[in-house]
Amino acid sequence: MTERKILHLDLDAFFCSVEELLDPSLVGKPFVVGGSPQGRGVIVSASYAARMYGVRTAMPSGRAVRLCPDLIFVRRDHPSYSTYSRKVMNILKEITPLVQQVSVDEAFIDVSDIQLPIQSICQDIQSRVDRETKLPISIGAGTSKMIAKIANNIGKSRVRTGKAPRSINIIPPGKEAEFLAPLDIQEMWGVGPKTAERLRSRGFKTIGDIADADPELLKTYFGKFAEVMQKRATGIDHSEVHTDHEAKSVSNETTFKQDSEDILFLKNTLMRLSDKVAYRLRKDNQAGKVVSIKVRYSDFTTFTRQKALGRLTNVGDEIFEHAFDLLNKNLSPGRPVRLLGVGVSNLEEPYTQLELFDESPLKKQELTQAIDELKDKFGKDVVFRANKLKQNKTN
DNA sequence: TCTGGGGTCCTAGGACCC
DNA sequence: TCTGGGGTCCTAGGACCC
Repeated sequence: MTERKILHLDLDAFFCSVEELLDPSLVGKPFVVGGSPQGRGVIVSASYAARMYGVRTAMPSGRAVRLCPDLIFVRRDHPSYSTYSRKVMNILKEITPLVQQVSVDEAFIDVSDIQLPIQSICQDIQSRVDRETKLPISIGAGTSKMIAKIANNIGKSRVRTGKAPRSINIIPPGKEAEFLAPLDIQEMWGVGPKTAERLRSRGFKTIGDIADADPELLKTYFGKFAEVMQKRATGIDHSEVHTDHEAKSVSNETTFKQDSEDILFLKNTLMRLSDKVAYRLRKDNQAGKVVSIKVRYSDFTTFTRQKALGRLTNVGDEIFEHAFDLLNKNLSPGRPVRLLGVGVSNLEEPYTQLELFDESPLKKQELTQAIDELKDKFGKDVVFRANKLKQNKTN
């Protein structure tokens, strides 16, 4: 068996890099994409100049401003990010069909069959992405997805210049364990803050500590996960680059500008979210069997409730009906709500259009289709419900 | 200046059936 | 009357990732 050659590619500060292309006056400045510090926003992407101040992704915007008072806030422009993302992914797909897109700005590719030195494959991709999109991209390479991904993270983190790293970090075959051993446990795949804390409290500091641990002892601490963890710590990862990706669930949630216990407001929000989810399902030619809601109170305690329908749906009214039922049955009165979410899971491709609208009149199907066409043409906000209109007027 | 939004996977308990 | 497992589906929560 020959060694696999896997690359992990990650666009540097992707949203910020796109914003710099759209508005070159931002280049080199400390700026972020994310919610305004007046509201309840967090940082979604921070420019490398902003990172020099300690500003980080997922940090509350207010805290970011305290770290960097001159921080510039830019609103999100998802359509542009999608366009640039597609351009980059298409370049990768021209190099090999074995592309696994992980998120808008990240992908694994399997280049085992390309008979070139790995260094030149990486350099070619990086300069081609730069030439065709002007976007900085960093690459990690190794014999598995895990090694490529961790290599990329480490490669990027070594560059602290206030500019995009555009790093390339290659781990040669056979050097995996050696590469991993000195790294902090939280660099491991599947080890987040909680598991890292549990590991630290038992004296594990580096990935090497986990590799060297007594398997039985590790098992008493972490159960089934111990074996996987120890294999990974020694550099073993056989997971493949998956080119087919099917969504398992679709959801939308929103955090209010102000907490609310107004049931009418909550009901309208639930309806809007249900319509959004339903529209996205229909766009993907999907329908789901399970409807769920998510509620977060002002003290941040959060609960979810779900219900199996026993049939498929991608109709807003139907999703809303079940979502509202779940809300009614589970909401504690008098507790202000901060966040509301609606989701649909157990997705399948609906067999026929008619079954979708099971027992509902054909007219309704025609109406939904007409509305979808309007939304496609004029944007998602062009069609909204009459009762929402009423509420907006009275408020 | 508290803490977004969209996901995936895993665990564990209870119901129900054989 | 008491007492088993195994399998599957459903539900809730938690950890993790970008």
